[in-house]
Amino acid sequence: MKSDKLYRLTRQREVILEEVRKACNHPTADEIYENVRRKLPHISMGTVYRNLDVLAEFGLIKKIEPDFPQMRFDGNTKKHYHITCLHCGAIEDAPIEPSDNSLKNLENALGNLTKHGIFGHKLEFIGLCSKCREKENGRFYMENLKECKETGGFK
Amino acid sequence: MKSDKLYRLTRQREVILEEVRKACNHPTADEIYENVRRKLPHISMGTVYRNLDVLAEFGLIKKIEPDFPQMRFDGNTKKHYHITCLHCGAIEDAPIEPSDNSLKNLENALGNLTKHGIFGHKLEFIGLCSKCREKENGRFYMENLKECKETGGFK
DNA sequence: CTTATTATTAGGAATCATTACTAATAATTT
DNA sequence: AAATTATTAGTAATGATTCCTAATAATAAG
Repeated sequence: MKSDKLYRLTRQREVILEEVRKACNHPTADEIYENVRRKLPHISMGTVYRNLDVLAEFGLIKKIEPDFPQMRFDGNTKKHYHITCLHCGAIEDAPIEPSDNSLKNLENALGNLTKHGIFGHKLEFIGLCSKCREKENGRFYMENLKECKETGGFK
Repeated sequence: MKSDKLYRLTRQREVILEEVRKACNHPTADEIYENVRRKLPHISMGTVYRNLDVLAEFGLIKKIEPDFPQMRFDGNTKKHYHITCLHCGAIEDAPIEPSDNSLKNLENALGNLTKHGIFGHKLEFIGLCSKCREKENGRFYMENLKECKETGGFK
């Protein structure tokens, strides 16, 4: 992908990056579009998508692809984990330091056990955000807890 | 979702379950459709999707939602982790026992640190499958390794 | 500083996985 | 046997994303 082509820093690109960095709720492409539109009213959705891809390609933002059929983006490119709300899909940062060693060890073990080249992992915690906990008054929680226990964790 | 409605075990539902259980490559809906069609040539895509959802709702199969915009399904509902190939998207089971304690401890810690109700996690290893390693002759690997290192892991 | 080249844009059309709708059929209950 | 309910095939609709195009802007070459 990344060839010897020269990438220009256009106003659109700049504003999009700014907005992703400013947002702290891991916004979707259309949320970013709405925010960028306040500064650049004529920008098109295609431009937003293209630039999000370019920015991610250069490691300036991160693409998050959660278990809902819509991507989200993260201006924080440092290693960190997320908590996803099973109900509303909101993504928050997990206030937990990546415990590099234990998981790094697992990666190494896997590398030896398989023919894969292993070079990373994703760890995502699943829960209900406080809003959804209240809203559903426990009911949703229990149902899904059951499901999760039954299916025995995830990915 | 799951109400007091009676779910019937139709031939279509049965064959779909059979095929997902038989497959060991975490197939996509259309791969399942193709296989089922050999036994039930008149089945429709909608029926496949509907039944995959029902089966997953009942915990008879698992829905995997990988970082590619297409779902995959898993007949193995026991807790286990996956290795995803960054290049071709293939998903294989990781020959590693879920190390319940360490991650369970993290879940508990998180539950105390946040207002979320935490009840599970997803752990996914990222790598290149042996085929893609050969095919790309190292080049792809290095590029993406760089990216992954830069962006500092994932989710 | 023109001209040529290359990258980017806005806007709209196309794509693709998935979901929703519909009328027909099949299973179950009364 | 009649009424109710669930399921189906087929098709249309959806929604996120990608692709296409002609116009514009930035950079490089002459």
